[in-house]
Amino acid sequence: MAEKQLTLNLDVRSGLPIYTQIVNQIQSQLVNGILKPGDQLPTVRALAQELRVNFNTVARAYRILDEERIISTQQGRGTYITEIPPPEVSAKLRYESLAALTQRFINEAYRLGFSGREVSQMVRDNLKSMKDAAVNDSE
Amino acid sequence: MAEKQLTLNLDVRSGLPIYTQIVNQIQSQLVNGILKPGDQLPTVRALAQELRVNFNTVARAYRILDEERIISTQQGRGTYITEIPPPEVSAKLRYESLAALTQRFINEAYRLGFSGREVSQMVRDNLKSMKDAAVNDSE
DNA sequence: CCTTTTATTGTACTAATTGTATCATTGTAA
DNA sequence: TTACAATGATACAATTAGTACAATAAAAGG
Repeated sequence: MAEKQLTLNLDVRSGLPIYTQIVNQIQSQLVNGILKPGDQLPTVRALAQELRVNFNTVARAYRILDEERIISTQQGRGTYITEIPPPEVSAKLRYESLAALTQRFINEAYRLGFSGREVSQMVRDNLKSMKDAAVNDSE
Repeated sequence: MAEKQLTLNLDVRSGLPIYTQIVNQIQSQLVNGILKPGDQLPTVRALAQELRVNFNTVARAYRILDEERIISTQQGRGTYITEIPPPEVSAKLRYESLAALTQRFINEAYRLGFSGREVSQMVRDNLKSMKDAAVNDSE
């Protein structure tokens, strides 16, 4: 078994760039367990052909996911879902980096017109579903 | 097949601004079924050339239609007729866009090694401080 | 086996296409 | 004339596409 089919649904009318849609859907499939750590993703060219987009558009999505450490792209080899989220961040910077990250997230949500109530509700739901998924994994 | 011909008839004697005529006629063609959700409109430059007007005039019309949610303009990509979704559908899209944003935020926080507790605490603090600032602003 | 060649895969850089922002110009009405 | 709305000119930013390249793996040849 090489790689999965990875069916993605692009929508030109969504207003979101194609590369963003690819990023979001791969992340979503990982959270939902459709994709699992170690899975090989299609090559940039294969996925591009399937989605009928330029392979650089897929490469851009993969690069974003790679920077988020969600996948690992390896020139000449392929692209895989990351096995373990590793990184060691110095303790002093932890708080600041989370604060900055949160600030960016909330600003973006506000820009999209969401209220604080909606944001906090969504954070709660999302954290809960991740915890549930983790429990299921350990069975 | 990329985009339709989109024949518009401008009338200088009508007294209506060009951009208004463009807006009206596109709206009319959508109502009459000549244009359908998902259709790609000509680029601002292409339509401008055809109508022999400045492309900013077309862009202005597109912007108005975009604000009315009739079309979706996407820099670097083009312009499309949007669905005219029933409220529950648009609510669903809204929900999903916040969900995707939140998922990315939480994934990133996890990647940096933060726990769910830390994340939700930080979100709470951040939302609270924004509210405090808003109160101060309104004085 | 070991080396060389070829194919496959991601990367880097650049170009082309598209909408956006800002300001200048024009025309018309008060 | 003056004020304002409409349109035009110019520069910019975002997205996607095109081309050439580098790293790795697989195949071929000895």
